[in-house]
Amino acid sequence: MPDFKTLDPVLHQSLRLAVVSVLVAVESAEFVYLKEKTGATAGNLSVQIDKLQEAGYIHVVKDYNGKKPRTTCKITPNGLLALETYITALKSYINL
Amino acid sequence: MPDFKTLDPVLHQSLRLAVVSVLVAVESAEFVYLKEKTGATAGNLSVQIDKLQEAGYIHVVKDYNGKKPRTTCKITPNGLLALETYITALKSYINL
DNA sequence: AATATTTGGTTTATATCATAAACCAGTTTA
DNA sequence: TAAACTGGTTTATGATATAAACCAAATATT
Repeated sequence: MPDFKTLDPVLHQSLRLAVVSVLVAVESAEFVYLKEKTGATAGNLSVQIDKLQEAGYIHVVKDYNGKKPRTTCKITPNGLLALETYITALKSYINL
Repeated sequence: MPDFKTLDPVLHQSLRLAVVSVLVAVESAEFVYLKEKTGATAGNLSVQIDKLQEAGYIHVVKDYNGKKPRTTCKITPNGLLALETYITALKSYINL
C-alpha cells in the first residue's frame, strides 16, 4: 500500500495486542493475570497466547505453582520490536 | 475488556482504515484515487467501500464522468466520530 | 467416601472475514 | 472487427476469531 505501511497481522488483533500491551509493562505475567486484565475467555486467551508464541513475540513457560498449573508469559526482544514497528505503521494511517 | 476499550471491527481492518484515513483529509475521493492511494486491488476496495457504506461511515455516489463510471466517496459525521472513537480506544492499548 | 465444584487451562466447531480471481459492460485503440 | 483498457462488481477460498465443550487434578461439600 503506497501511502500506508503494512500492519503486522499478528498484532493487529485486539486480544493479542492487549496481551502484548500488558507484557511490555510487567517483567512477566501469568495466564490468570492476563485473563483478568484483558477480560478474555480462557479459550480465546489460550489460542492467542499460542499465536504470539509461534510468532516468536512472547516466551511461554508452563510449570506448577505447588499443585496448580501455571503458564507464565514474557515478551521477547522480537516482540518488543514488532510492537514498535506496528505502532510506527499505525501512524501512517492515523495521526496521533 | 476491563483495561482495554473495544476496537470497532469495521475500522480495525487495514484497507478500511486506510480509506477512512484518506477521506478525512480530502472533501471527497473517487474510487480510482482511493485505489492508487491505498494500493488495493479493485475487488478488495469495492468490497470494503461497501462495508464502510453499510456501517454508515461513508457516503457513496455512483454516476458518470462523461462516459466513464465514477464512484465518489465522502466521510459522514458518523464515520468521523467512529474514527475518533477508534483512535481513543487504540490509546488504551498502546501508549502513543 | 462419594460427589460436586473450582481451577487452570486446551481443543475444536462454527461462523465470519479478507482477498484475489474471475467476470462484466462499455469505450477506446489497432 | 478484434483486442485491450477502464472502472468497477461478484464470488470462491482459505484463513481467522471466538466461545462452547472438554479435560485432569485439586478442593470443598454431603
